[in-house]
Amino acid sequence: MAYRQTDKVAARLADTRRSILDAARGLVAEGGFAAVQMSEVAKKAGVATGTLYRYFSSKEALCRHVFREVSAREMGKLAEIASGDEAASERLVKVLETFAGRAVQGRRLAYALLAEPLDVNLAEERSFFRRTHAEIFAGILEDGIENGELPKTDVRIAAACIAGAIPTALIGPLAPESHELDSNPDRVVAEIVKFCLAGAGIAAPQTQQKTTERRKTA
Amino acid sequence: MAYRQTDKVAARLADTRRSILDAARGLVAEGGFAAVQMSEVAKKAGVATGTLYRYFSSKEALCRHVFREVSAREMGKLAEIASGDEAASERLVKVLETFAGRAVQGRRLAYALLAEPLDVNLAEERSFFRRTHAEIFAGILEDGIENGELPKTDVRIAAACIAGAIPTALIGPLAPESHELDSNPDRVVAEIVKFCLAGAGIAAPQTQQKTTERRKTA
DNA sequence: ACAAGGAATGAACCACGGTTCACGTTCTTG
DNA sequence: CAAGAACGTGAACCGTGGTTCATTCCTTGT
Repeated sequence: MAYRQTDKVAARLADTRRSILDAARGLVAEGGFAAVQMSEVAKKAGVATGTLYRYFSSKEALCRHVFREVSAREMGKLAEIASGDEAASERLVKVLETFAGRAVQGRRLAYALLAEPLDVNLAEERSFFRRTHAEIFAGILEDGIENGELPKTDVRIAAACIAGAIPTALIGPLAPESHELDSNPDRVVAEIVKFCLAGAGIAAPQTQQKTTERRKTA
Repeated sequence: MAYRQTDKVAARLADTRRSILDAARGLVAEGGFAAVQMSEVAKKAGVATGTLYRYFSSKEALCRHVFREVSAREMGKLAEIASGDEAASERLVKVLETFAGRAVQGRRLAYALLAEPLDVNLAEERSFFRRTHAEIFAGILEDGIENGELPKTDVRIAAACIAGAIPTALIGPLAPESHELDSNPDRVVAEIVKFCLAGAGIAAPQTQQKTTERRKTA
């Protein structure tokens, strides 16, 4: 008999898989999921198109993997902050600033994850992603309400409002001009966060003024 | 010479055009723009597919017309309220309630207009639609700030937040269950509006709506 | 070195749905 | 009523891009 996969081969396969995922992620970051064409992925990864199908059963499967990888990282960061032991309002501020901040700085990717038109299969993936966000927000809000930091409200609804407001205000047609976001990201983020905090019942502290500075809230 | 279109014919043509638009609108209301297939439109309108192209140069053009017709009606209603002469905060409440209220009751259509994945051509149309919303909101906010009703804020950003929060909280994966929206639309709308008003700096009053109770927060 | 597979290849295939167009029908006018 | 023009028809066409598969290239164990 002959042939049993050896470690070296397994490693090479893993490498190829990685480079396929990387190639796909790159395309997503450049032009969203719409820009992912199997032939392009293959070219970028340095393999033939047929090879892609040895690693992923379909384009959809590949895209789903990419979506998960990227979104998991983002959710992880937020979840970590959310599980901290500061006061709820403190954690809320941090989570919102992180969420918004990362979205501005990686706008194209954020667009793909949050706003880009995509088909049902991936839309499911996105639903999960967004729901997780909302849950993170809702959890913090609940904490804050329980211990009296925040006024009573329907946390699911407030969380959904936040999860809608931030992306809309940062990416897509209602967002400020790109150069504004580039030259003044902190101000925009601060303003959006202020809106959300106020919506949730936290009065705005009056620190954030011109630029360059970031408040620490109360 | 021979033939010049007669009134009767013109009327028939107009009828056909109407029925095509209605058929397309119907499909959109049922399943979003994704469900619009030329062959289906033709069947529903009672004409042949080729006929569609005598009235609209392409599927895209047809969809654009449908989008405009529907969205124009919505924007009109909001614009009318916005141009009233009540106090800014009053108008804001009305506009938000109308916006949210209509979105809940025509959820499928609202989804198509506001949230459904659609391709670039229609996305442009949507951008216009949403931008107009935001401008309406922003205009009212500006009024309110000018005469001191509202605290100073970046109105464009606040408007974008509102324009993002409402649809997200009402339609799509973060919205309450459909039966909740059916059985209790007013409560949900009120809650969302409350969030947005608070975000804009209006403390929640305990005015409108019937259900049980409303908290007043601080 | 060689046989026995696994892995990689990329051109060909195919489904899908928008669009076209050659033809038949209906309308207008002389 | 005949001629000409517009209107209506729907089966065929076509571009796109994901997917397949016969073939070639490599790897493994004797």
